[in-house]
Amino acid sequence: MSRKPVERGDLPPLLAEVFRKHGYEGASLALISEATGLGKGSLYNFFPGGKEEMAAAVLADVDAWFEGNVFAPLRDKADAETAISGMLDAVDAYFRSGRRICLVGAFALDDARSRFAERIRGYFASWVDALAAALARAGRKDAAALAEEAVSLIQGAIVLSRALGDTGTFDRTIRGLRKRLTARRQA
Amino acid sequence: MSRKPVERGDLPPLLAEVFRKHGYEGASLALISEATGLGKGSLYNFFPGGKEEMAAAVLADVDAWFEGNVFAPLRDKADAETAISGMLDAVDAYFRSGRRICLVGAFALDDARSRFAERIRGYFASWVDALAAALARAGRKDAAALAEEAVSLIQGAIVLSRALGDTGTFDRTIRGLRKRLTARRQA
DNA sequence: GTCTATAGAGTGATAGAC
DNA sequence: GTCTATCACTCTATAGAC
Repeated sequence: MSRKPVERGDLPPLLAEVFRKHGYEGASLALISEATGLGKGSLYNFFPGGKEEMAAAVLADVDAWFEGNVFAPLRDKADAETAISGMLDAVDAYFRSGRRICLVGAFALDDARSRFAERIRGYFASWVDALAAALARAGRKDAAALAEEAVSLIQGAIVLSRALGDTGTFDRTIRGLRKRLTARRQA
Repeated sequence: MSRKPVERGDLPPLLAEVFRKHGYEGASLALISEATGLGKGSLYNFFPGGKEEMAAAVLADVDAWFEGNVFAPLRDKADAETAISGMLDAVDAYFRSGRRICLVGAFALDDARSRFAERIRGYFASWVDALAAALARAGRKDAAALAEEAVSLIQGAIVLSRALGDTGTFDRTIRGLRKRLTARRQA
């Protein structure tokens, strides 16, 4: 029986949705079990460290996605302008106009922060630094400050979009950033 | 005994700290009892609706503070420039350079949002509208968009400051906003 | 007596760990 | 599935104010 080849690697995206929806504390093993279709026994086989290890795996998975799809292109692409524009496309698709929250940002406000402080710090530091590098390549003088502001603005737009129940806020933010970050000339 | 005249009105600030620190789910009655020095009996006398009513009272308290100290001045002060500058002073003091989170913003990302959606929406709508009104009085053409962006930026700066463990991010954001929102001339 | 406030034992349900 | 701890919450008992 049971020829459903579930692997540990398949789980983080499913777990992520549970943590996004209910937060770290609110994500009970019962909900996780339901979302994954796995019994508690199986979950503890995959993640002996329990809930904390599950959340850590999710954060690592999210971090890896951003590293591959956002941070690395920002750092490495020859054409800085298209790299920045590509970041905005990826971010817009990933956060679905603010309907999907940033798990790392939510954990930063939560007391889950105490458990995962270094991962959370690393994620945002990589993002700001990668964007600053691209902006610098594009010839912006205020690259570091502008990068910090852009990442703040994206995080804040997720908060505001959800609070207002209006995806327009997020969409306007992305459009505004596209203009400001890829402006040809600038002080 | 027990001549400690505790009133219901004294509790929201104490409760707020517990919810800020642990989130809605993580704020257990045991923690709340410890933080307030009150037994469960007293807590349920003050808040028959239990934890949900406690959180609602906290949100109402926060909302009232912002209404009095931030939103109303933005709407009513004759001098729009000093009203905006006053908002930034109040926000900077309230959030303590990002060391203190915005409970309403945190709840917006949490699943506490489903319970308090209208209060959360109202808070941010009031903030954006009041700031837009002040910016319009100051003669800004893009008042609504600028207000939305400013509030997003403040929320995002709280996330980023905490994530990076660096109050500098929040401080730079406030300084940048002071410049941008009170610029004499502008398109 | 009534009312409000207190502390805390006790409830069933459910948590995460194993 | 089984474990214990803890959850939100109820309830009893008690106190002083009026």
